Amino acid sequence: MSKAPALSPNGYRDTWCGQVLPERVDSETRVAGWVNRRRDHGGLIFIDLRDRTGIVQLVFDPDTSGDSFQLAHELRAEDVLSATGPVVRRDAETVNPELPTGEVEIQVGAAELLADAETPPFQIEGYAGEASEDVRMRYRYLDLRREAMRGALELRHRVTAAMREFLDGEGFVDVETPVLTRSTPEGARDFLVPSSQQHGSFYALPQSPQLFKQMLMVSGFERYYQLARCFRDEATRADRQAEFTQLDVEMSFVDGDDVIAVNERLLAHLFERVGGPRIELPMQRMCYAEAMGRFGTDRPDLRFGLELVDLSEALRETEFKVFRSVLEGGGSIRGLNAGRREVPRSELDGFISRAQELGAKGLVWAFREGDGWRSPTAKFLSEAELQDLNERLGAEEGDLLLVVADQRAVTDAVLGQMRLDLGERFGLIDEDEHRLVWIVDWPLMEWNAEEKRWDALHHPFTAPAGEFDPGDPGAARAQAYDVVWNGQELGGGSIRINRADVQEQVFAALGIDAETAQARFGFLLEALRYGAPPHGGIAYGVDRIVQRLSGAETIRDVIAFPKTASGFDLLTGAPAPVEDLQLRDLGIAIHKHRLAGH
RNA sequence: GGGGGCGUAGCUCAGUUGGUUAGAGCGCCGGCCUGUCACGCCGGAGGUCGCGGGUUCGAGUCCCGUCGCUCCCGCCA
Repeated sequence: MSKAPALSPNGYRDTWCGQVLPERVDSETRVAGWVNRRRDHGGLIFIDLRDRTGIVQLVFDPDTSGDSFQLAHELRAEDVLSATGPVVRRDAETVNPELPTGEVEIQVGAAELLADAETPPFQIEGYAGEASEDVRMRYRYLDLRREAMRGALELRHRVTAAMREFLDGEGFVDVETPVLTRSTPEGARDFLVPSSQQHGSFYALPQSPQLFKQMLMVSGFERYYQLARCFRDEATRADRQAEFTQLDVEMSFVDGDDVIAVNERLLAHLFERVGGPRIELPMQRMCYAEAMGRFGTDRPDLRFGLELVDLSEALRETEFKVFRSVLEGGGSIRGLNAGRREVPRSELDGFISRAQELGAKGLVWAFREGDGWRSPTAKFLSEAELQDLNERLGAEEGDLLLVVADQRAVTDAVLGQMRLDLGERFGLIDEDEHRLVWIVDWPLMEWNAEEKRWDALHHPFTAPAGEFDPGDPGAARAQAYDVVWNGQELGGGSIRINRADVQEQVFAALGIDAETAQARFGFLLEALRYGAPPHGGIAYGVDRIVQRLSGAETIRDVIAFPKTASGFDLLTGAPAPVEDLQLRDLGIAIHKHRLAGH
């Protein structure tokens, strides 16, 4: 239950429903809100009146309620009502211990119907079960009347308020950056906005304020933040929306340790304010290579084991063709010990399907039995190899072992995800435990085998550690850091390149030629030539932080007006067709024959 | 773009092997009821089984297509 803000008396209420407590007994009190439920006994009518703070019971009695008794009889769910009367203590046997206001009730003398309501499509509060999500989204304004949703949005407010409170106190300045900006074809697909002034030209909605905040550092703001709305025209997920909110932070004259230090204090302050886990500072740090090696991911959930083990050495000489060809092709054989588990064959088949879904060609499963394995694969491996594998996996009798052979990127992706699946499946995660870790010492670039080029692991503006050697981009380390909470990335950032010549070298290494770099990022390169201080920062996914703090299953439950998986707003009907005239103003030709074909 | 699940009354759902008039709970409407708080009791209304096509004597049920919701993969620097 949220705490009600201070409220001076006004025309419709003296106090909030949730604040009608025993200390108000005998005082004439006016409340206002929505009819949550009516219990009409004929000669006595009870109304549960609900506002943002809670519920209070109103009693209508023909002897004391006058004309409003007939009104009470006609009230229906979600009607808007203001009611006045003395707060009275309930008889002991009629106290409702379920309700914070359950020791008292209002003996209504007068009531005013402020607005009547159509029958809602679903019950707002009660035991009827939750409506399905599309119905909730179609009537989101009603869904938001539910305490769960109100609580989530109030938590969200407290999160952003705590962020502002901390950053304001540290001398950060909140600066707004444009929403209509320039398309940069890297990364996610941009949402485009056609220009009516320049037919054929488009604004893009920002995927992040990255370049603007860097230019603010050139401007000398030194410490900037913004709760910035960002947009990516990509498919949504349970934890992803096309439109989302970032806490964007940037600082000048700092190194990576400085940024991490401020942000650790920011997180500690935030969690202290909103009831999150207590953080011990300084937080744990783990280098990228270790995270990938032990957990197969750059955002490890450290609350449980099941760590990945490299088995390639044990199988260097193997006769098993599948393994041998992977090793000869430069791949790895990696596995994990899931512990002693009773798992039916059907579920093992499910593990194989899951591994294939995640990109593996197959999955070897085995149970340690004696010195060897009980496994369809056991017959292909020598006794010595099985013993060696058991030893490396720390396998004890009956332990379930999973092994994947493939290129390292695949083994890590598959086993890293299956480790999480298994952790959940076998109940290995203590929900009360919280592990925060900085992932540091990232590679600057990784080789994209498909496109045959180097890609930036963070983004192309991330500063390399030390001198950048354009001849060996793969060796470069990045001054980058991600903060990970229980396996979820909360935020990520880096020290940025503040020299135009280095930025040009990095662009070149990423396959962006000088002409293209000039066309797309010329304004940044130019700004960097006018005295750019060393600077760096971070960006947090606000929606995900609130989701995790609230325990919501999806990010949609912490966004007031979210969109569906296919990008629809079921409430307003967006996106929607527009008038031909609007398109003509924008210089966009509509191809009706093509639309008709759909 | 690909794969899985779902779509039946306002809401949440059941619906057998394809077979008579498609059901339940809640909600809604009417009546009764002075201590309920998921009030109770009596009565009633309410259905394009998402949409289109097909198979069949007969389709909520089987097949094809399509739309929507959702989860996952790809994607998300």
